[in-house]
Amino acid sequence: MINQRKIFLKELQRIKGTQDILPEESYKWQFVEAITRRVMHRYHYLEMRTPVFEMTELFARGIGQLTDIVSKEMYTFADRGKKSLTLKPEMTAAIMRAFIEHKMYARQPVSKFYYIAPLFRQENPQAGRQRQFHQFGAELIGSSDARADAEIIDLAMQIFTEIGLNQLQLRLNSVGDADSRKAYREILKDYIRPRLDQYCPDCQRRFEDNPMRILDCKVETCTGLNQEAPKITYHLNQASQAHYSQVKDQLTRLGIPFTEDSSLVRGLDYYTHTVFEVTSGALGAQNAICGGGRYDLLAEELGGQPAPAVGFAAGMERTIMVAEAQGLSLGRIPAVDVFLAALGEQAQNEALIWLKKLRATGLHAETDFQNRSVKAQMREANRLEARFVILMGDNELERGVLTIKDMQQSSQEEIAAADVPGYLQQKTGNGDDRA
RNA sequence: GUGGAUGUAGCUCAGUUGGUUAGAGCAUCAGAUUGUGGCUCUGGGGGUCGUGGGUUCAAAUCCCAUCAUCCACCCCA
Repeated sequence: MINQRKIFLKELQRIKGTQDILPEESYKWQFVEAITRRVMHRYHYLEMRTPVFEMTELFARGIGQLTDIVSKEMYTFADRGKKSLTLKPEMTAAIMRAFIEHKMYARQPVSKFYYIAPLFRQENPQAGRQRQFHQFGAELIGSSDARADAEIIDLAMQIFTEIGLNQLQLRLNSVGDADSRKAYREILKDYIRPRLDQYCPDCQRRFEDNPMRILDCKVETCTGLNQEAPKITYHLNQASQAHYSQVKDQLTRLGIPFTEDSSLVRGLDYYTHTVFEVTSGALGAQNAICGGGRYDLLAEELGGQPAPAVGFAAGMERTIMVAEAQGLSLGRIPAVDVFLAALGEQAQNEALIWLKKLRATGLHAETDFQNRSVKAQMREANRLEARFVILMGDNELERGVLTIKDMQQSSQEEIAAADVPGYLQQKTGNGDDRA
């Protein structure tokens, strides 16, 4: 046995960056998920579930070969047929794949989906970052209208609001369409080139592959150098310019405050036009709770018909972290309405059928499974904060009654056995299936 | 992949310049009350001190390695 324990400790622990969500935590997840679904449905986004793994090629093409996610963070493995598969590192590419595969563009011009899903990235864990993490998000496919961008942002903010989060910052930027981006890229490189040697090694490496990411660098000397860098928003072509100002106009009409931030460059290659991020000061270094934007080129990139689209993704773990930092209560562990204390062999034989009867009325009913003393069972009932205890012993069984103790009042009375379910249902309010 | 901090009971933590049976609070179980919870009191169970090696008469304590966790970098939700 000692050896077994040793083996367990050394080899069978959960893997780095993963988490067991125990009952004392899972009810919070259920609470956040319930709000998410409720709001999504109200905005008429419908759920899409896709497999946890996909062809590796989907993400390589969708997210971009040069991104960190694809180049070093994916969980990739070969199946028996030697196909290269990958655990989803993000949801958008998977949703778009399903959208194309099921020819959903042919059903209606605009499709709206939401998801709540586990995702996998092989990074080193830290506050707010796990290797298996969870996101909820939404995608609106088929519209290039600025109102679609605005609805997506509104939807994300609405969910946070209904959860009760406050003091979130919404940062907004536009990375333009493909033409704007290409032109700006050269303008930016022209600015950086003469002072490239002053930038940090990471930025020097980014210069050729992804110069726009240099704007997002947090190294002090780099942020200093970037102060004077040309801003993309001044170098957008007319169409991009117009879209961006329409989005801002729509957000203003919706009363959603935002900050323009020309350094906001998201890490996935598929973004065009609008990009945004929602951050909270309540988090650590990983302060983004939600990110998103428009991705008009992704459908084509994946071999589908062109389809403009916009979406957001929010971190479940981070959302819950912010909520807890704010002291919000996120639901509660289901209460026990009635605890059945069975005394003696005969009563124990009756216990399960009685529980079943009570549960059928919607009551949350629990009993003891250890043949313990009345005292121990009462203690257990108290620990569970049971509202009522049914005492069932030979005494009661002989006379066809049950003793019902009200744990709050510390009073008890005998009730005819047949009347007990109705009696308790009435006493506890209704005995429906709450929480 | 890199850096820093931390690993002692289920949890939160004490443990002196190395010294003999490693402690506390909470939790848990039982008793005080042989069919009655909370409060109180009494008692019990539960630790190869992360793991492996080294130094020493003697290691939770010192040294080395290793693993894990946390935080940070990179990047992202």
